[in-house]
Amino acid sequence: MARQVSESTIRRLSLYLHSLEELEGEGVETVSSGDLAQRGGTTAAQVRKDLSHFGSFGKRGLGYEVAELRKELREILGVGRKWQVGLVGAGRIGSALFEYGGFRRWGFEIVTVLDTDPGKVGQCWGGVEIRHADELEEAIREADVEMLILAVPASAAQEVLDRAVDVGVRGILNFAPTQLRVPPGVSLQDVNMVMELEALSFALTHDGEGG
Amino acid sequence: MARQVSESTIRRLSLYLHSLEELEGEGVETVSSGDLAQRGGTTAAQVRKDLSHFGSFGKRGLGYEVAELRKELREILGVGRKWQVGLVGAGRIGSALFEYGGFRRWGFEIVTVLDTDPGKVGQCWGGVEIRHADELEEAIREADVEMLILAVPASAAQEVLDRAVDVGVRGILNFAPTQLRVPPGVSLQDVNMVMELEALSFALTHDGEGG
DNA sequence: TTGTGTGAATCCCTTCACAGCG
DNA sequence: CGCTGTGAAGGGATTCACACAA
Repeated sequence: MARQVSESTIRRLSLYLHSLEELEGEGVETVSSGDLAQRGGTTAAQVRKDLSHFGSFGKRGLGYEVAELRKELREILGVGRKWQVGLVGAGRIGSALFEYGGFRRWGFEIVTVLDTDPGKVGQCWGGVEIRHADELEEAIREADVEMLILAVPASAAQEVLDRAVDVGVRGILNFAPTQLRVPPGVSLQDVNMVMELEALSFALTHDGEGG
Repeated sequence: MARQVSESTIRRLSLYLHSLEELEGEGVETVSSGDLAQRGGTTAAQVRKDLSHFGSFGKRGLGYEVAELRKELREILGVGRKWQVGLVGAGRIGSALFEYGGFRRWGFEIVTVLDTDPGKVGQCWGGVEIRHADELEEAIREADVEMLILAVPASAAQEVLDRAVDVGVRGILNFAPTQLRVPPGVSLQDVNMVMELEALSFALTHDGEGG
């Protein structure tokens, strides 16, 4: 079962999974690759090719069983379980992320929150006590954290990352607007809102030009 | 000057621009494609190829002048000006985005905020009054909004988008976890934090497998 | 000599087209 | 028939390699 698939394939698999959850909620029992494609903004062939990297989940002439394909996709994406997530940075973005219910609903539980602000350390957010970032290593070990959300200033991000990786964290979701370095075996996802707006700016600026 | 460049090229151009701003802050006057590549996590050839779509900005044997290339990139990305941005949704994510200073610093100014919550409408955020989402069209027209940040529930996103597009908005940054449809000529960027975590989940799950 | 700009080669992803199964 | 699964074809993007300019 191939694991060497592209970033874009993985992104699309997520989309398919989310579509399937919706479909299940609507009581739909079967989908074709064409249906899924439409919901995900892609093509039927693409859907089939994406899935083919991991197995054969459909029935020829019929399509895919929603419940079954959903289960398979959850397995493939590794979300058929809970993930313990740590959050570093209890500022604006950090608190917005913490209070966003979507993570928990999809199996990502924020089990520890860290910050350096003495005014925040000791506070409790829905049962999770904010600890001082100095205790990063203990917090990660005690809560079995496997992924870390970095919502700290750019200047602090690399140091926090390095320390977290040293105690076993292998997945980083970075909101700091800076290019971080990760050792091999560690995955990094960047979310940079300014860059998204710049992409819009580019599109709007060059819109209507050059045929 | 080619405008038909890939999403990834644009993303990298943003990265180069941000690196150049840093370099300028450090007082560096000249960079080579190799230097830029290292900062952006890419290759020297890639940097040169990316830039070549828009012109020749370097000097053979010397590299690029930081100040000049920065100016060119700002022009290319269309960020050599201010952009008027509207924000719909004054909840957790909306307020975090509003209070994030990075946007303004890069020329994206949030000039209007809209929400449906009567408890929020009428409040003032740093000089911007929160208006009721019913007044979307007027607000967009009055403030000359060209881009819209959607920080509303998934169920409301498409309707808000359609209304905004009807009054001329051509760029949408969407935080709602749903697949939106935009007419031709309108650009859409999605930010889906759950999907980012799922990408990490995939990587961690299949890490170390299959050589 | 150094490092850009760029055709050529390569690689990878998407799309096509159809055999095959229900 | 209808729709999947998949080799083959096609198209884009990255990498290579080198002519050229400072």
